[in-house]
Amino acid sequence: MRLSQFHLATVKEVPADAEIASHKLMIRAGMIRKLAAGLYTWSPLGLRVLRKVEHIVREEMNRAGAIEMLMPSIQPRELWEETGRWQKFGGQLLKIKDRKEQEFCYGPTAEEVVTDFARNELKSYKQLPINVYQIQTKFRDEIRPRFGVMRAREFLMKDAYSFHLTPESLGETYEAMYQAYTRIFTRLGLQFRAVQADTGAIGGNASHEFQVLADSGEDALIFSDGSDYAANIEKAEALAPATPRPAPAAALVRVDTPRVRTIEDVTAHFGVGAERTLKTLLVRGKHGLVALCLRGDHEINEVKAAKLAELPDESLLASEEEILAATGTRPGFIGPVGLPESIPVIVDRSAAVLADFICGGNANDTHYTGANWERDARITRVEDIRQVVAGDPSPDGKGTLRIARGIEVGHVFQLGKKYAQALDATVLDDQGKKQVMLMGCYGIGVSRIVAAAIEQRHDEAGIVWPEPMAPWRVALCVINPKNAPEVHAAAESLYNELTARGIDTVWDDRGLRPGAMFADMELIGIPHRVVVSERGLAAGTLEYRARNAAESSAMTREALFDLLG
RNA sequence: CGGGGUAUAGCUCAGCCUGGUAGAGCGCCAGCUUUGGGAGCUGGAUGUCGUGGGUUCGAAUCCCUCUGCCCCGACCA
Repeated sequence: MRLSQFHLATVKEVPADAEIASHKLMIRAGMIRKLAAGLYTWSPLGLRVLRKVEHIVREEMNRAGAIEMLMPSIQPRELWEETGRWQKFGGQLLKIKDRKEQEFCYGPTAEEVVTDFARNELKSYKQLPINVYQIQTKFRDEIRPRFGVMRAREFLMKDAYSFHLTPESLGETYEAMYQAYTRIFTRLGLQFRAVQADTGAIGGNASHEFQVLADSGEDALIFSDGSDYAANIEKAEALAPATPRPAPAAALVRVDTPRVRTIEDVTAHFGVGAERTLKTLLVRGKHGLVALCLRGDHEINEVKAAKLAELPDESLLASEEEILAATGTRPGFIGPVGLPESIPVIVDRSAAVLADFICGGNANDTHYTGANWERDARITRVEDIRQVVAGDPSPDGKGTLRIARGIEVGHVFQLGKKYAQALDATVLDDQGKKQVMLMGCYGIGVSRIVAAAIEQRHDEAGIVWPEPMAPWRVALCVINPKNAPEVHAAAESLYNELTARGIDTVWDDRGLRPGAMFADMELIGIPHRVVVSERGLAAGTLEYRARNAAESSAMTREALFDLLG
């Protein structure tokens, strides 16, 4: 590509709303332009990168036996009513009406459509298993779109869906997709990890997320230093402490504690560590309030809490009024001692082995010291409801846990019968009996990968693309070609040969000064730069510099071709 | 959805408090000079000051409405 024939539009200044490196750099490099909140135009430059990612994803999906198709992004309400997700998906579902006032949504995912396709197309177990996929624009009306294309409302996604007669078959395809994803992210040159994930609202059994490791990631990931255990923090189990609860040693004492409301206040006031204190959260359960007790230094894991029988899918903290009505005190002074019998007390495993702890007094401006379970406070049930922390033992019993941050770029699920059942997608088995199909689904955030890669690979000068994602592999820069016709001729000849060899090259023939040219090529992250100049011509060499190298080096044409393969 | 902020040139922003002819830098256009790390000089174009209303002789500026956008929060006991 001759750059003078392209549209490159780099900028020095960044809109004030760009916060993270990838967002800033994508704007500065001119890869994307914002149209509205969470809606972006991909410029010619950005699209080159997006297409490269898409190409690798497509190749590996095909290699893994998946079959490409394309479904509509506009989907009828009736289909979504069949699975109950018209309501359940909530505000993220963009709903629209046509001229006849018929309702549709812009698809945030395609389980409904693909299952409808499957129930019409698949009649026999002999057609199974089958794995179909598409690479298509999705829309989710995010509460807070941010970070550019990282969390956009409209985005490009690869979504695959497999159909099976048996769990074994589902397991095989799941494994094949897991391996395909591993190949995709490896080929893309990203540092990533597959972690166990919660199946969440989509449902199902096994689930793994593929996470690109980056400090700016929105997900917390848990790794064991003694095994290959890795999980999203939402999923990671906090084991029960190995040591049993000590016998009570202290007497229960009520202490006046005005203005001591937070765990921080309590530890400061009593001069003890937060791990000796208990915090009690009152949440709205299905039938009245529920108390959740945690050690003061631990945090609630909402995903785990939502699975408690007493709680709805999305639990909400009780309001100050509700708490006052139920306990007679304000938030900050709630504790398990003397709570009304009607409130179940769910105690976290770690909190359950505390003895002689400090907790709220269930009266304004008081706390208890020397509190003990059973003797002073009842336990309805002990559960794992907390977030794991660094240093916890690994759930597989090997090693201790560490925390890192990641960006979710892929997710594989075993859905089981959830959607097939709702939509009555069945085939006949070899006995001639109707069987509901089993399903798996497998997603990759294609556009998000672009941002995640930049997040992981950039420096002061700009983007440092992994070679397979770069808009071009080689940047050919010419110094002052106007002053010396032979310099221009040499550049043209080199460009022609590179192109003839199939090396994806951009020739910066815009006639800019060297500084501006180099700055642009570094900003847009081209992995290899070759400079043709009068100086080099005289010496019979070219000047080569890798994007991530500090210095340039002189080399011959032949050496350059060797290097670039 | 709650709280806060913001809206002025293509971009980043000043001007608003204290009402009186619309500004800077970058970018863009033209010319000259320059040519190995985002060049210099000269000249030039560009705005319904987000929308609608109100106050006023007069509103970018003060008041109200709506809308867009951004940030924070929605795990605190």
